[in-house]
Amino acid sequence: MALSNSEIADIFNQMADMLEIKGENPFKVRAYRNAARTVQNLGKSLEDLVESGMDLTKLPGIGADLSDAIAEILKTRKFSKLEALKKELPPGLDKLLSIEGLGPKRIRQLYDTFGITSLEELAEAAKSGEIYSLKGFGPKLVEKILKGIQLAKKAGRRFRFDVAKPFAEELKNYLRSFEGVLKVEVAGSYRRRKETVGDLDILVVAKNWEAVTEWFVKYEKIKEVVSKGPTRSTVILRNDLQVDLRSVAKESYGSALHYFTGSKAHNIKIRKMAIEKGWKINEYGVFEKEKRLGGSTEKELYEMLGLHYIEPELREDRGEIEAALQGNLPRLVKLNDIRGDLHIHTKWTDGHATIEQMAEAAKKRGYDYIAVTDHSHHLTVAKGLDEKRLREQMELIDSINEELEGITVLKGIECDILEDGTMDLPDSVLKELDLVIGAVHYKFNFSKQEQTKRIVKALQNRYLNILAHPTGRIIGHRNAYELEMSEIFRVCKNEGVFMEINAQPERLDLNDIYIKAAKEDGIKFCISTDAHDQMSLDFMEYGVNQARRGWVEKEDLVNTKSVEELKKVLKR
DNA sequence: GCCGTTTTCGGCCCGACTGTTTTCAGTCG
Repeated sequence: MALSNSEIADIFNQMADMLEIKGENPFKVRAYRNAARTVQNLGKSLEDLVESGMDLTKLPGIGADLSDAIAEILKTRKFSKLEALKKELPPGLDKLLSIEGLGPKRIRQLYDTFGITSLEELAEAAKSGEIYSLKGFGPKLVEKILKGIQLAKKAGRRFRFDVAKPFAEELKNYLRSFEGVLKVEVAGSYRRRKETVGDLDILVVAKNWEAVTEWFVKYEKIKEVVSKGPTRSTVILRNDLQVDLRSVAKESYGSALHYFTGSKAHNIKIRKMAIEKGWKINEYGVFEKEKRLGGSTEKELYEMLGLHYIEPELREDRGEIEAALQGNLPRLVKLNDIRGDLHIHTKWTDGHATIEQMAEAAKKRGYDYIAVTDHSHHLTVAKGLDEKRLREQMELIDSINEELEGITVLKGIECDILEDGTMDLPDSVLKELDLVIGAVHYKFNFSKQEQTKRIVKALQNRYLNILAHPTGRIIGHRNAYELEMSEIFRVCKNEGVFMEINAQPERLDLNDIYIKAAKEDGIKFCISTDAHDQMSLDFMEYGVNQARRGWVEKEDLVNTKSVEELKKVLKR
């Protein structure tokens, strides 16, 4: 079987690392990184695109050479240029790039002089002191490298958004409490609401910058101050989360916020547009030569370039700049557009609250409806419902609805999709429910073909309304199972099945890239919390974040509809 | 290696901080 998009992106990134260490043209290096990003963000498998005869050079950052490279990699699972480079330079060298303070130049120096190719050899050279004979290697740098080697063992760690959030909010309040601080905003991938963040980028506007920096580094949860300058400082918190603080003057706030929000790819494109107009954009504003033209707000910055305002969640260079030019930006869904939660568990299976308690909690959040969707009996660990217990629950819900005011409880099930693609409960009971969610809870390791066939068969069941957590991934723990996503999208569209955007912060499944691709294929979605208790209803926020990153508008969702409209679209 | 309402060649985002230097290279975001 051919390689997946992310495996191909890995090859291009490896290629970029190796070329960088070799000292190749930095723009060639960038070209490989850009191509890797394009491939990673695609949402459709390159294998399918190539098979359908698409001209890959139509993709941004892919030219004739890289198009051939992709064809070669798909065919042979290898890239001959990378293999050739590995013969020239040992493949372990790219691992050294993860060490803070070590870039391509120094790694090359270490390799050429001492033949260092691994963390172990590097540590040895540093400890023995021979490393000092190299130009530019002083005691501070060596200390940093030694520390970096320790850290490398747990490197690459990113924090889930929901894990980072309390730290971000607390730091924001801490900084706001300092006298003279006018504005504080957490920028970076946090502001773009990415599912994971590598660090927190905090921007402040204050009367006295220096004093704010001093106040910042005194924050009690700081383990280490990495750097400290007048406008920029970096610290590590006790949980290893890195926080960068940057301060700017009030008139630069918009440009600085834009710059520090990113993404990098988005910023580069914006700056290029400015260059075409003979201007320069940096974190202080928009300039013509030395003259400052503007940039005190993000809106102003965009308008100067002839663009509509672009929401932070869209700033990934996935077409948002082109859409902003044409005035075609999506009107992104907002949390208060959501009128109900369609995936909820109760004490009947593995939930912790009663149906009434969940309904009351949902009503407090302003919802018009919820769907009770407990597990079906195949999921024995969750005390899944068989037909008999499900019918009892349906009767109970009828009577609860008679009592309840201001909220409707819909009768549903999260029905297991069995390994042959049949449903875990008979059609005779499924058809009596208001909605049926289909979910895969076992046999994650099927081949791509088997898994796709299994789910396609389930989607063709005329009573299935929603495909739950469609790829099964758990962030940082379990990869998505192998699926022909474009085939799944096609069948969902044909059969009128909605795709769930599961709002559990460790799931967020579908992810942003697939959401956007599915939307382009005409799929409708629901954002659901999969709540097992009242508090978890608040996960809706994370689902909305992910949906917004996938360009979802209110009209793309079914749980923004009134209960009457919803019931209509649930009839297949 | 990519890309083109100035270009098929000659560009490719921009600045801060550190450490080791005597004016700046390397790294980072």
